[in-house]
Amino acid sequence: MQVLKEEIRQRIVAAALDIFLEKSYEKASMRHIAQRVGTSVSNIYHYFTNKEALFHAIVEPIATHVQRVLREIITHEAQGATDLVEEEYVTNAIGETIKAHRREFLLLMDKSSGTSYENVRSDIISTVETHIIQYHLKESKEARHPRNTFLMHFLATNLIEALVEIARHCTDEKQVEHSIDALMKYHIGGVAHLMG
Amino acid sequence: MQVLKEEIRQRIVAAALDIFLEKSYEKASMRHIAQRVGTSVSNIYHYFTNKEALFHAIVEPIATHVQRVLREIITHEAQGATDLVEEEYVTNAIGETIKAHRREFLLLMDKSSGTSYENVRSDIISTVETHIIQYHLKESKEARHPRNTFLMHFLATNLIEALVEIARHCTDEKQVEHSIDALMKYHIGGVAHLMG
Amino acid sequence: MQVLKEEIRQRIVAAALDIFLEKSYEKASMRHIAQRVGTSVSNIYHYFTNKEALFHAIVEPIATHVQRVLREIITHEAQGATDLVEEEYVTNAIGETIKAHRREFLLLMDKSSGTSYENVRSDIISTVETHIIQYHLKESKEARHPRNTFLMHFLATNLIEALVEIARHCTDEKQVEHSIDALMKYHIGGVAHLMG
Amino acid sequence: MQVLKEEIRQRIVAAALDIFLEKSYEKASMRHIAQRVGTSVSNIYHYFTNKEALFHAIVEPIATHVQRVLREIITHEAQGATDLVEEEYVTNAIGETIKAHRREFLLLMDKSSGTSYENVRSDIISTVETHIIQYHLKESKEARHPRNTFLMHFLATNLIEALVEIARHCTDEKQVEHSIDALMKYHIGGVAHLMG
DNA sequence: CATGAATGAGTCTTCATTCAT
DNA sequence: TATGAATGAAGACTCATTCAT
Repeated sequence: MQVLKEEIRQRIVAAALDIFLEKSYEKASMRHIAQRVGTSVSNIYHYFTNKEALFHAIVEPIATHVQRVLREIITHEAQGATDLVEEEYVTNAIGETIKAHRREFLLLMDKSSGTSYENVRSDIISTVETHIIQYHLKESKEARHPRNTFLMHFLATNLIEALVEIARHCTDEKQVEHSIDALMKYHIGGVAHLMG
Repeated sequence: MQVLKEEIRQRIVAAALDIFLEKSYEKASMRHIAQRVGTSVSNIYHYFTNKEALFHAIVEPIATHVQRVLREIITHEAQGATDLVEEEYVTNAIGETIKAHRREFLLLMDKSSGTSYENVRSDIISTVETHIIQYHLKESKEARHPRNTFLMHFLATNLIEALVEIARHCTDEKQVEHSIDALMKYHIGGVAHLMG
Repeated sequence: MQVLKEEIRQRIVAAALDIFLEKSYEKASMRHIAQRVGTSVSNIYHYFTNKEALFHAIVEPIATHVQRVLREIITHEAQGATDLVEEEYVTNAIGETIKAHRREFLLLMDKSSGTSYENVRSDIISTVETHIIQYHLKESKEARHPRNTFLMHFLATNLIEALVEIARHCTDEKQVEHSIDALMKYHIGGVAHLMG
Repeated sequence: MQVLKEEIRQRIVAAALDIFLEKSYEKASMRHIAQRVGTSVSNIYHYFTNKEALFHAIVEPIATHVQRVLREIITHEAQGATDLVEEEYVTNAIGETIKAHRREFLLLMDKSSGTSYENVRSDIISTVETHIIQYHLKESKEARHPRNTFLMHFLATNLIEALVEIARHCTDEKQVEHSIDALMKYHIGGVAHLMG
């Protein structure tokens, strides 16, 4: 009945991904995950030291990637490359991640409350927000107005949540690409109409 | 120290609203709520049969209102009055709710997981989505294309999540109004650019 | 079936004292304690936030008292009152504690590993050790010799462990007094023969 | 990399001795021991049927030796050779054991709770106690007094715990010898002063 | 000989809920 | 009306031990 270590590990990871997505990190129980795998709870602890370690194993690669993209944005900004191209750059970079690891990305962005990753989404939003401000401050007097501070936050949130929504529902790559394109069109047109 | 039954009830409701918002329904504990009120847990059960009943008491009026708005939309549609005005109508109706019961609305839309209201948000999105499809199918060939089915869902989601975000952050009525206006401008401009 | 709060609390404390003494803090389980009381584990958590809090409730008064005695020793020393009288003073002070709270003292000194009190015994020994050194350094050249450093530690340990042993076995006050007297005689005679 | 069976066994024993001493029998985990050896837990079970069997393997020789010494004491007593020389004999016999197997002795006497050896210490104390009574009953009226029954127990305890303390702290043979000498002087002087 | 796989009982703790006063 | 007492199920996690390879 001996099974190869790696195979079981993969099965645990797969089951955990399923259940974390269904229930979110905190509401998912180790017991539930174990049942899905068809093993005992303690056996999971044979492979992962922690519930959090198990989560980490699933989400870490994507988180690292996303964080790298964030760092790159900041670098670009420091280099003065702050225009609409930038916005596309960010969105597309995340788009790549979604295409490659849709479910893990979704887990990271939407079901990670209670883990060390729980702030990743708002960090990303902040970064994008800062970027949008930087960009529009150059062009629009309106944007500088204090009553519009929130608008920037709101635009950034909208953009990121739209990406999460895309990750939630677009199961094939074509659809992801098409949706991101549409999102960008929508966003650009929206901003133009709003700021113009 | 004799307190009117109704007053206590109100205080429980108020405390529960606070804590449900802070922690979400499932993570909020009855003990915590009782402490905030300054009463015993069992006394809360004197006023509300359930944790869920307590949640219900807070959220029901707004849920009913929102659901009525939804039903009205469907009615309007059946009557053929489906154009952009409609979209404004929905958004403004919800805007009114936000202005009047911002926190309750937020609770209903964003922290109700684990309760019987947990699907309200996606129900609303679906309704708005259907509406958008109906509306644009009349005008745009592009919209009819099957690859754009998801776009409608995505536009609806964006609209609703933006409203939730407004409810989350706009603490005074002026700000709510201003933000909803901006949202509508952004949305209309976006749709125009996207569909045009 | 309603029982007065204080009575149950006392019964929990009593049972916990029993079982902590039988098994030591770490080996005692809440389940075991609950069984002894004849209640559920969760009911104990109604009265005490923690296993450690339960332990604390039992041991805190004695620990405070013992620690006060320790502080007094240090004060006396600073005042130059370092002679045999001092040693008697310490021992007797602890003797009083033993007479008043024999089992709690024993718990504190011998079964507290795993709690915040686990160093109390060695702290006391260190204090007494320092005192013994201070005292004998005045009189004996032999005591100053480096190879005897350990002897001072060993004498202090002996003294304190003897007190613990007394606490373990002497069930009535007379016996405690008589035993402490004997201990002091034994100790004084021993030190005289050793150092002389 | 083929290692002789016996060598591995020795390494397991050595690691277990380390860890049992650090944490005591019950708090030490097989996992921890295996890590120290650099092998798997199940491999330890290849060499030792039990956690207890492993403990046994470490402690048995010393326990046997100590128990033999105890039996000899009883024999001597039966032969009427009960005087102070006897006391020295016992102490020195144990002293030899300490010098030869300090850590094993310490494990047996101080960290064996939870094993079949957990009563060895108190057995030894009882034996020594009986011996002391026998010896002093011959000489001192005072000793015969019932209120002094406990004193004998207490003297025996002191003697043995002092030896354990010596085992705990004296890392080289010279120090052991010197400390045991001091202990005997202290003890003899103490008894003289107490009984005289 | 060696080891990864697997388990079941046990640890502390939290929580919604019911009951008797 | 109000509240302390009480509970059972569930949570994460640890550990000694067995089994098959």
